[in-house]
Amino acid sequence: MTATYRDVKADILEKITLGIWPPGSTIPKEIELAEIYDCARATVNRAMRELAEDGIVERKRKAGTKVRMAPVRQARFEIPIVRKEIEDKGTEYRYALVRKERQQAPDWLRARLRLNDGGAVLHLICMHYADGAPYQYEDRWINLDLLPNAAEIDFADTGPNEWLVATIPFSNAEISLLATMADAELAEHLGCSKGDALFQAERSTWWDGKAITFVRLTFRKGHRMTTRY
Amino acid sequence: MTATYRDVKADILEKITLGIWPPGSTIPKEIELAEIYDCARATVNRAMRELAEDGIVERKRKAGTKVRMAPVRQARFEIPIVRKEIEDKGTEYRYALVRKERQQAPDWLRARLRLNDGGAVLHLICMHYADGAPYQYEDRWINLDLLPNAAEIDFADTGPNEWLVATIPFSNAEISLLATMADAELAEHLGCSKGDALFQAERSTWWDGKAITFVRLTFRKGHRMTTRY
DNA sequence: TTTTCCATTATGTCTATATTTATAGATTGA
DNA sequence: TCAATCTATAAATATAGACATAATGGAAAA
Repeated sequence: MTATYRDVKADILEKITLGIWPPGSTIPKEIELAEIYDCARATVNRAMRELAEDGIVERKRKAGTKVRMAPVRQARFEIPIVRKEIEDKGTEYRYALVRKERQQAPDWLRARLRLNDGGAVLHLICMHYADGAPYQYEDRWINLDLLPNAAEIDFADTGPNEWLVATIPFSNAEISLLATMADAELAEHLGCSKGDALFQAERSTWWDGKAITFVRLTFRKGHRMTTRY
Repeated sequence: MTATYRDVKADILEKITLGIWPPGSTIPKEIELAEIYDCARATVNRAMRELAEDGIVERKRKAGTKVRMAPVRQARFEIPIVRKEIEDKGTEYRYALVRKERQQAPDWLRARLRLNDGGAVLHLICMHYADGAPYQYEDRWINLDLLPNAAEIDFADTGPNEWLVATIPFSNAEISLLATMADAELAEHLGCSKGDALFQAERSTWWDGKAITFVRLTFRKGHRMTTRY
């Protein structure tokens, strides 16, 4: 009989969507809601906290809880490992190392990774295929000052991404999504025409404030990143 | 002295990042952690629940909590209202209605919005400018069967998005991000060349299972969507 | 009048305990 | 041997009560 936090959350959400509590209005305080739904304040609190996390309401101590004027629409995109992404679609995954080269970090990379001291980096070009067709072109740079043993790894069989996630369990990252025009190299590897519009993701990764890796992932022509919310 | 759920979360996360609890390993059960940190089980529970929400650990009843082999990296992108996005950058926002037309829903739109009965739609083309320069081209379709009063609105001064969020407080949506080549129309409005690679977002929106609107947003050349996690 | 300070108050968090629920693993039966 | 069923267990959720924290609005002081 007594309401669960899900019930409370659902009911409040319904009141908001139906316009009973319009944007900008103040929702009754937790104690009152606890009485209304005949549950503990902690239960109401959890429901309200989740609604706040979802960007539907805004909470402030003393001020109370208000329905957001414009709900902060935030889409969550999962960034899976390519192999998993391909295999989850039921297609066969294949990986190939195109190029591997040890070199000094170019200026643009130093800026991107906020590196002060110019260091050695490992530059890798890899391809990922789904059912034999090109799926993703990976242009990766690994900071050898931080991960010197990366130079010893032979990335012929498994991609650098898989090695990295196994080596550095968790890290901070910055992702950018953008559109780019295919140059000759991309066109050749991804099997499209030069000048085609391609979807690209760039990711810079740090661990404990130190730059680990920068990667530019270019997807095959027509790729979409989709999510629901 | 006793640990807060933040302390517990931070400490567990540190143990994971330092490799003390490597991917795949099982974390001590909640009761044990509560003893270790000298706090209540609910405090540990909140810390662990958040770690699970963040995709760092995986929890299962009876089986315990395990460190994920590959942390599910999920990036959250906020989808703000264009006006807010532009104004938050400190640039001046300007809006213009390019075209407004009532028509029958074309087949591709019916498929996209999962409409059974062919209905009337309002087709709008709008432009959003930042400091006078083209910023975003909006190609919007509004379901007039569900929102008949949309036909009466004069979208000359404010964009349809702002009217929609004010009219429908909350809704479900599906977003796709992709790259596209500029056609003549896009090139002209966005001030770029035909064939340029442009970043595009498509959003379909439903309320209570009924399609409200479909919008295709094309950003100016070079636009990036960026987030940290 | 303006600024500083404080009481009030709503949310944030924690504790200790209880109940519910899912499930891994053991047991049982065909 | 294999599937159905049971059982012990760990997480999931709920609760009452308490204290912590931050922000508001007004009172007091300059």
